Amino acid sequence: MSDARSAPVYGGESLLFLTDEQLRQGIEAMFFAYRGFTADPDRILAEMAYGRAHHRAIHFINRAPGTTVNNLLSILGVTKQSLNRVLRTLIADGLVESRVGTVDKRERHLFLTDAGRALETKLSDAQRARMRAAYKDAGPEAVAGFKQVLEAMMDTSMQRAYRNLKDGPT
Amino acid sequence: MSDARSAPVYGGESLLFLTDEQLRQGIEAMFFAYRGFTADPDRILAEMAYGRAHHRAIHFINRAPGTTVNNLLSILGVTKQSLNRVLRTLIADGLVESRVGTVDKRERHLFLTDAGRALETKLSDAQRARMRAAYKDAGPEAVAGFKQVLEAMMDTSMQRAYRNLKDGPT
DNA sequence: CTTGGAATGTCAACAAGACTGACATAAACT
DNA sequence: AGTTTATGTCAGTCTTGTTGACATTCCAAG
Repeated sequence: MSDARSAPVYGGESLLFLTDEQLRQGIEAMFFAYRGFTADPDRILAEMAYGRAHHRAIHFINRAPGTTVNNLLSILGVTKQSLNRVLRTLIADGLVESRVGTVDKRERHLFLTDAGRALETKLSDAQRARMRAAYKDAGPEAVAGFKQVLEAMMDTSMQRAYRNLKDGPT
Repeated sequence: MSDARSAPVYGGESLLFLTDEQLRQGIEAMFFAYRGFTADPDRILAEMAYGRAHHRAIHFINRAPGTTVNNLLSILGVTKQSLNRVLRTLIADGLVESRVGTVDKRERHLFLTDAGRALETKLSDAQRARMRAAYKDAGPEAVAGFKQVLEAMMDTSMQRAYRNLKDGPT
């Protein structure tokens, strides 16, 4: 292995950012950052016998009100049994409403109730606060790079889902 | 709320990158990207009755050979009982070696065996391949921003752990 | 030197949340 | 009428987190 600390030579393309050491740093950064990312909502959820799975469902129902169970399934990437357990408790607790579809009555369309929206806001606020601090700390250009790398890291099917949510369905 | 799509006005500091919409995109990007981030090693692990917890232990033992259980605990952020179960199977399977400390016999120092190192390499290679593709796609400046935001997102105690691993202990 | 507390690690039992597989129902499609 | 699709449910398993109880070792105060 050559000395990774020697001065980068630009002029062509410097590929020093692709060394195993750089990649490893990125891997560890993802690990530690994801912990921070979930820490604040997790604390709130723990107080009310909910978990991260409930948060995810609430988040995406809020983002796409009226979404079907199947659609939510493909975004969350879990089995219907797993999602169903979560939805059942959320509906029982009056945070989510499930309405039978009008055009296709097999489908269930999911909505947050007022109570659901209240919890969503509480969780979002906590998560956004940390995100905002990180963004502010790093500055707009770092944020652009951050998103670019994350998007490139997704599975292609998830890139589609992500862009759909971001820009609205085409 | 004012129109988030009006043209950014620079000259002062544009704070448009701190809108709730921008933050929400970052949150969703983290969610989807983390799934991609873990997907490849997860597939390998599933074939051998191991899970993500085993991967994490192996990764950090490889990074800091001879580390104590307690030290590993603080990096991984789980309880000692949880870590112990994972370590027990790794030791039983001959991937990790646990040596009683020489100065303090209460401590166990952890090392990867040859087989452990082989698995570490296999998992790392899979994860790095995706990381490398993402880095390459996004370019060096994006990568710098990526790391900057992730670091700012960590809990301060984890920032310390991360920098220690990155630069070596001071 | 002894004794009690702190540090370290192990074992057991339990819970959340993922999974698979099987099956039921209703609606839509052919 | 028969098949496919969307959803929900029951049962069982696995991973990985938790707490509680306990053993061993170290160290420091009496």
